[in-house]
Amino acid sequence: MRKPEFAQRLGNEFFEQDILGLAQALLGVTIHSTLKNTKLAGIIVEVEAYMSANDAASHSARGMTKSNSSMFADPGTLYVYPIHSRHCLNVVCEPAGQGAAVLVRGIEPIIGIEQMVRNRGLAKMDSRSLKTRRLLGQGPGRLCESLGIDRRHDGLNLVTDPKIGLYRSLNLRDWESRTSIRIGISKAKELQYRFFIDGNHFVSGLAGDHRRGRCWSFTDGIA
DNA sequence: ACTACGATTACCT
DNA sequence: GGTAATCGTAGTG
Repeated sequence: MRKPEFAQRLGNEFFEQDILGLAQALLGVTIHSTLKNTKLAGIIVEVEAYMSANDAASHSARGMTKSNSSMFADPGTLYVYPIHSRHCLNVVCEPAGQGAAVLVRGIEPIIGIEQMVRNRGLAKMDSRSLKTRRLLGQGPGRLCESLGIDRRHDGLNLVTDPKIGLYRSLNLRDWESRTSIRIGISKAKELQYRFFIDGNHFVSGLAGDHRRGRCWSFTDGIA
């Protein structure tokens, strides 16, 4: 397999699809950020959809507030929300203006791993080990910290912002996606709005762990 | 001003 | 497997 490349930036048309379609389309997409003057990138491997209506678990379920307003902004807006002293990043999508967004829960780190290690305070660990790399990309709070994303970046436009955006990934190996209920919520538990790349090392939660021993990375076999 | 509550994580057995 | 830490929000008085 050739080394992954990330040339084509995703434009407005990508974000203007319905939320469940966008959630699945985000799998395998590369997120780039240069928020601290260092290029960082990772491949999205796990997401969850949060609806604009009929979804009690969504931050938009009880309408717009001071802190969730960017969730009601245009498709392609970045929504960053603080929870348990961490941050989670979401991609706003259709239906526009109604509070639909996709939470990114796992990325496979690709570029800038040394900086990600510093961002997470893991400098004394071996940055090449799988264990360390999983601590960078596995989980919504961890990946935000690795990418240097926090509340200051809430509301940025992923289509036009010069420092952060989404790119089509080239030369990725084939994979299969799977669906499950969402993780860590107490309401609307039954909805199957979690999507992940089957068997990827950087998927969080039980459905990823149960494949222990048979997991793989996009960069397997690449120096 | 006070309280309850997480779209989490680290660390424990 | 389980649980404590932790703090910004939002609801209430």
